[in-house]
Amino acid sequence: MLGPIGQAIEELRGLIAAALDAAAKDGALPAPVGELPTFLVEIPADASHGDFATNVAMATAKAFRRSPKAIAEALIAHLSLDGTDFARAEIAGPGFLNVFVSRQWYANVVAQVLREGPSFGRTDFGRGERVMVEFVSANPTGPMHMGNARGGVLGDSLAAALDAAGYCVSREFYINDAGNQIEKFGLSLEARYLQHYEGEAAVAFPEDGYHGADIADRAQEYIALEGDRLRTLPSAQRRQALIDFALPRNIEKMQHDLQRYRIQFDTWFRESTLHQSGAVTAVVEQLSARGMTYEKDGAVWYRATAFGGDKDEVLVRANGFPTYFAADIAYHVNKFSVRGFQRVINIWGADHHGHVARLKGAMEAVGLPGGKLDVVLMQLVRLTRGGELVRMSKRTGNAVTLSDLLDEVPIDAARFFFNLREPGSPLDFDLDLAVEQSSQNPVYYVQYAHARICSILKNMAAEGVQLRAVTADDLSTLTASVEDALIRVLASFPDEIIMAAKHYDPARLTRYAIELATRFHRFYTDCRCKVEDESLMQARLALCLATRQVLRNVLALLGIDAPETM
RNA sequence: GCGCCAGUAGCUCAGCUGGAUAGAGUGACUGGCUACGAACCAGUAGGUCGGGGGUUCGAGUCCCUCCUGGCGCACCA
Repeated sequence: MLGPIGQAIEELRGLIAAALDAAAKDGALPAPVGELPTFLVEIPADASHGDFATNVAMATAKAFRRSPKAIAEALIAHLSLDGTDFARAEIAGPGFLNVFVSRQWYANVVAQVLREGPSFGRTDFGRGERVMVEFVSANPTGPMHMGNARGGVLGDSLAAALDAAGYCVSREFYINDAGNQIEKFGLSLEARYLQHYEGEAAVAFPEDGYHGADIADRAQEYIALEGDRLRTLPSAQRRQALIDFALPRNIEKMQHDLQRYRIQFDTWFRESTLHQSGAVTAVVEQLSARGMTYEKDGAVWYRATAFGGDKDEVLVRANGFPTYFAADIAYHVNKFSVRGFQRVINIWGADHHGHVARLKGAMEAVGLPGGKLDVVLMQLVRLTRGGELVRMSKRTGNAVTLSDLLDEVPIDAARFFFNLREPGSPLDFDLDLAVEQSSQNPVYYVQYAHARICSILKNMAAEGVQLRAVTADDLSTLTASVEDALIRVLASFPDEIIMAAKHYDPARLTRYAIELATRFHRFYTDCRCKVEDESLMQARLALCLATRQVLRNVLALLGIDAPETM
């Protein structure tokens, strides 16, 4: 099951293949030299070039040893469009075959949208394949930053697109609650705690510790509740007590902020469980058993170079503690083998790209399909205000947090802006524009289209116009070019979702929403709904309803509101 | 040095497995409300697609090379 566009393309491919056979049978085309090359059916940029176009004549010119034009003529003579929604075909340009759909096709699209409602756009493209999208996975030692904000929307919208495209999707947050950074977290908390009692000068702050104000805040919270009872304890116990206090609060804060950001994870997976269950040790042993490791300088090394890496990697340090990499292998083994995901998608910052090949290679090394692990690398975010780069929050003097951002910018705008660019492009986030409630702001442009439709329908109802079920005859009165253009955009929604899922690029859906709004605004300008012709009026109201439905569907995928009034 | 990503209009970016005259938004200029919401629409202007080779009916798209920018090459995560 594909969308109307995808279906039409498939059908047309079949019709053209049949025409090739028919032309070959009666000798209109010679036997091809060698295998016949594949051809494309696509949507021309220019609507005057038809609704669909194919390069079949050009692609096969060499094999048939005929001119593209001669081949196109032979094909058009053998192309049977009877009983289809295609009206006619013509030859154009260097040998393109341009195909035009019938009025019926356009009417069918509107009817299909109204019939399917909220589920219009959903397909079974993914065939229920179980996919995990792991994203955000922010370090729990501190607040989330702009990279997490972008990754959050990216992952959430990608997961939504995959779900709509027929995958069985699970959203996951990986909590790095083990290892070195937690050690540093403890040392930093401890320093702030002791500094409170002994003065900043008396207690050295660890050089590579976390300098953020949030660490001092947590220490103060602890002091307010529990006082100085940790002062006399051994350092290790003191650090553990502070970690046990602060970590859950940090995680809770992240969950709260993400919920506010309209992101709901199915699973919050703790790294520490992999260490406690022995899964990390087990995966190192498994690699060793396969001869993929060796010992050097007291550490256990993995032969990454045997799997495409440029150097070998340490799995277990000389001090006996496993590395992050070892835990990550165990984590991904868990995703595939323990929980049975058929495909795993990770959203990472581009600065982690060096880790991608290593991890894929490691999957192969343990006998899992590295090709089923996909990493979407996301470029960084630059905040600007008044044309100037914003590096630090004025309030805290630290990097701007997600929480700060959501205090300042509407959620709709934040989600829209962070999902406007494909992951691989750096993203400039203009704080002024995001806050601005004006025509400059594209999120309002889209929402305005929705509110406008609601307003039209309300006015018509107030004037006593009864919406009735439209017939194919009613819908065939929609003949204006702006109406056709709008319907074509409606029709492409399911295929747009598939593309977003296939290319891991949900920003396509944001741009789709803008395109749909544009087509609607043009339709609105050129075509009035309130007209004498009752059939035309009903058809245009049906088109409004269909547009509103698709706006709602796409905004729902993006996690953005569709307001009735603004 | 090696590797990954990027370079398209003044600015921010699209351009699907190579397709027809390279598109939007924004900024600039001009026009459109006694008509369902002007948070809208229409028009004008703006380009050596980083440079140079190559592949072919056809290259922004593929290959080679050079230039520029970002990032990575820890017993950190």
